[in-house]
Amino acid sequence: MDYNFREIEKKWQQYWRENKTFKARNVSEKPKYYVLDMFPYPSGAGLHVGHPLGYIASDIFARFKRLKGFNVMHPMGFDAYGLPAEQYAIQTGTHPAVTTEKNIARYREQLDQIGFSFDWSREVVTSDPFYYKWTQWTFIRLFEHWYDKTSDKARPVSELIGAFEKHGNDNLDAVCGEVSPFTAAEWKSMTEKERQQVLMHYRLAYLADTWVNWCPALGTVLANDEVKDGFSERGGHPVERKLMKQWSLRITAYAQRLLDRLDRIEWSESLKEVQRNWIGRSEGAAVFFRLAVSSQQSAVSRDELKTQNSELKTQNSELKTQNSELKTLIEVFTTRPDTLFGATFMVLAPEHELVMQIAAPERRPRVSEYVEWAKNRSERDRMAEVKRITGEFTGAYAVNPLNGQEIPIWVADYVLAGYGTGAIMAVPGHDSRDFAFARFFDLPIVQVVMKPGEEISDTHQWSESYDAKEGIMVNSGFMNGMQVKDAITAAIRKIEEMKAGFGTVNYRLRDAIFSRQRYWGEPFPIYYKDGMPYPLDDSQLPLELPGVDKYLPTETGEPPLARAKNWTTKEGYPLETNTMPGFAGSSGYYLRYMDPWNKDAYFSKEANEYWQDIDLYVGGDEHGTGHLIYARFWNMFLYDIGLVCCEEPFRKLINQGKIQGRSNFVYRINGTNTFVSFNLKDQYDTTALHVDIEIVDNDILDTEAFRKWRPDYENAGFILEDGRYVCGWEIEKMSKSKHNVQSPDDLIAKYGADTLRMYEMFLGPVELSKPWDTKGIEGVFRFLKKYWRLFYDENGNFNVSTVTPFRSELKILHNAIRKIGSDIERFSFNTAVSAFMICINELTDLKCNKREILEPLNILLSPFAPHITEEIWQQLGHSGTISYVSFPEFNEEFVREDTFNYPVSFNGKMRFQMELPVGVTAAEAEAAVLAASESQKWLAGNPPKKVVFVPKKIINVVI
RNA sequence: GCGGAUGUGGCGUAAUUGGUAGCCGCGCCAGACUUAGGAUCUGGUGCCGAAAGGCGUGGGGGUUCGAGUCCCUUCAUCCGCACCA
Repeated sequence: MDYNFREIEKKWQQYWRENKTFKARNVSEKPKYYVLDMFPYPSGAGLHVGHPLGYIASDIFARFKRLKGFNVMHPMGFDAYGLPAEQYAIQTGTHPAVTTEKNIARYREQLDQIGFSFDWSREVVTSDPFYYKWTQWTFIRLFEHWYDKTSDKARPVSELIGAFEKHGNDNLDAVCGEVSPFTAAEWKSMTEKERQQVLMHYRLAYLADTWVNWCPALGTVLANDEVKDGFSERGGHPVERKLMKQWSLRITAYAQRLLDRLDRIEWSESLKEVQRNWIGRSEGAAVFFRLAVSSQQSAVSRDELKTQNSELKTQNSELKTQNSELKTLIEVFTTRPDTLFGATFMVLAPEHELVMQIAAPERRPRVSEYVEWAKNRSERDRMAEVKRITGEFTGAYAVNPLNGQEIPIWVADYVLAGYGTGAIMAVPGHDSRDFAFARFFDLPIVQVVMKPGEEISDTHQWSESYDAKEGIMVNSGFMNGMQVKDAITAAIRKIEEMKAGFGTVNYRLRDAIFSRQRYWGEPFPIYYKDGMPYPLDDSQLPLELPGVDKYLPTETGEPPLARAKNWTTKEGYPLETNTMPGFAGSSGYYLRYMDPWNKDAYFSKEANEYWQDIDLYVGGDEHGTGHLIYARFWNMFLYDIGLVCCEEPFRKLINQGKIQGRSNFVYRINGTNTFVSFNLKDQYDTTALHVDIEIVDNDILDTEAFRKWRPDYENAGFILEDGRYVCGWEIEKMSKSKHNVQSPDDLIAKYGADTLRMYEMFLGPVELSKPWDTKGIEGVFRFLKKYWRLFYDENGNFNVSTVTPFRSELKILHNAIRKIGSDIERFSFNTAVSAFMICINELTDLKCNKREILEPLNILLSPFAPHITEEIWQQLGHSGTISYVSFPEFNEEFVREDTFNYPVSFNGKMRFQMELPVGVTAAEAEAAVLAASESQKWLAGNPPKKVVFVPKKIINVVI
């Protein structure tokens, strides 16, 4: 019998399905092992060969762990909410659920063909109400909690109310929005609505006016990680900035923990670095600059200032007193408080709330014009014109708290509203952006840091700022002569003494905007009463997505859900019309897999305590600033409220690389329908055109097929070289338009799933991106056929002997056991495949068909090629699946050697080899080498200066 | 600009972690079997050289008996962040 992969693979896939072979139980004596793949969004295009790469790696690992005696859970599901299905719905009117269901079926079919050991009984689909009930449930919990910095965890809002009733909001260290201080009495005198407004500043899921990334083409707001270079990641549409009332998640409360816990998890250094940068911690100081008296007089009115002033956020309780006095303070954040003496002006972001109020009356029109212009500039324009310096003087002055100097306050869009306080003290001498601004508007530049060993110089002569983080302070009063590092500490101490500021930490991380003005997402379990949002009762979950007549915003610009009939509670209160973003459902799906059938809870405590966390998570690194940070936050919150037992969900994470396409090109001579072969193309004026890789073999074009490929090529002419048309090639992204897509279905039809699995692993390390080389797959196919022939003779009869193996055969087997076992543990699947090839080549050379060798080998291979090994396992006389047998034990005994073939080198160059006993002494080895006839040529009669002998490594003769 | 990663045959890669550079596969070359070969099998294949031998891990320098591996420096490519104070 030949290796009939089609029949074998169908047979075993059916067997696994019927016998629920990979169903994991939540109770077991075995140790648990949870292997997870990032679940896919089921797109209409189906899978290409790049998608399963990570799934194959994790599947091999899952199967390996089963053989090693673990109770393995390896679930799969679908991230079903996504823009493509919705865009399609807008165009065609087809409900996104219909499209999604169809795509899921297609994905499922493709995945099944590859022979994954997924436990489909645990399948989670994010758009299924049975699942998203728990996404909504978690949202309500977020709404009902606030972040207490004292205990450094989330606590119920009910406790917060208790605290307010006792002490107002004093003595409370919470992560919150801008809240004025109030007493217990004041709290008690507030109306229900006022209380809700106050609480909203504390909730972990909160509604607030926020500057958002608004994408008009998609008609929705996007999260920061969904915007790339001013365009939407999905679809590539322009994105604008807009102030809108939005739900947000207070992920910033967790910034420090998200940063610190990175040290505890096994992720690649590069991915951790991406997260560190995204969180963007910087240490520095908050400094309060008083408005100069003259400026206060020019400002609108003292009353207005007072209001403004009392809303200023202070994080230091001592400062609160000062702040509520009648003085306008502008808070800036700086990482370099040491350079305070060099602050020669201040800059506010155009969106800064004080800009218009402090502007001098005569400057107000120009300031207002500038602010309008800057606010309406698109993200894209801002980015494209980073070098362009713009700004406007407000006419107001601020007082430097350290030296009493009055400095002009400017407004400029190089200061971002979203970072720090949206206001900076400009130190042009030591910050390149401030320097450029100062030069452009002719503002003074003062040197306050000096390079060690240099003199103070005239800043007028400077061509750039001195941005160094090291140096000696000058022109800085009490800090003169200090090192920068010490001066920072001294400056902070000083401003704290003066109550003009305090040391603090800032994060680049922003709260996650959680509303989308779209249809295809989880509805918020929220209704409005008196204009304030309230959560639905848990008993009313899930709040199911209603039907709508059109998947578009209403005529008045409300989100699509506003079209739904009776979109209210039973009592008639209106329900929220926004939906949740894509990352909502994927932030906690891995928890649901632990207990997906649970009707009464997200998951049971027992299930969570059994599975704990994910031992191995495999997915792409493009989720570094999105899913992987939201999910960590989500999990940390659930940890705080005692729902999950592990603070970090993904203990070990592997980023699989991408598989790039290998495109082929033909070269059309311009203005003709003639195509010239690759090596002759330089003689002509040509245009390179993508050609379908299906009609190219080994870079040789099938010219007949090419003529048939497209009507316009029917009469194409060719200029050949050596009678063939050679195509050019390039490595590019795999995409339909480049005609370089390899579908796994075609390859499985031609070579089988086992070959595809092994070839994808053979390409190179999983983490690396690499081009797909269609030709190479045949090497792996040959390998499996060769493997088959170890068990079957020339006549196709199963022929395995019970003869006792030779030592040489045992050595081959046990070397493979050791090598492959350790390779899998290290996720080095490419070297494992190559070790299999070596092993099979050697056994074929020995014509070994002995059961004692082949049976363990078959188990060894089963994680990689599950179908062929199941079949052979059965042929070997076993019943049932190979999936739960034991991984072969390595026995040192069989690989022990008596001699070692020493490379002998002269001055580090290997010249010949010499076989010596393993226990040889240095003196014996030296004598043997020097006596060898080959040595005479290299010694040329001279005695060696030295002989280095490293046991079982090398002998080096120095001459 | 900042951060991260990667540079080894024509191509994908390997190298027990400082010890024989190029394993395994593709491609290529030669041969066998065949009516045929885009099937199968066998052998060869880093570069230069007739050979002896020399040269070789992006470039330059260093440490070492010995460097793809460690150190310094430089270049290139890819990815992430980017007016982040």
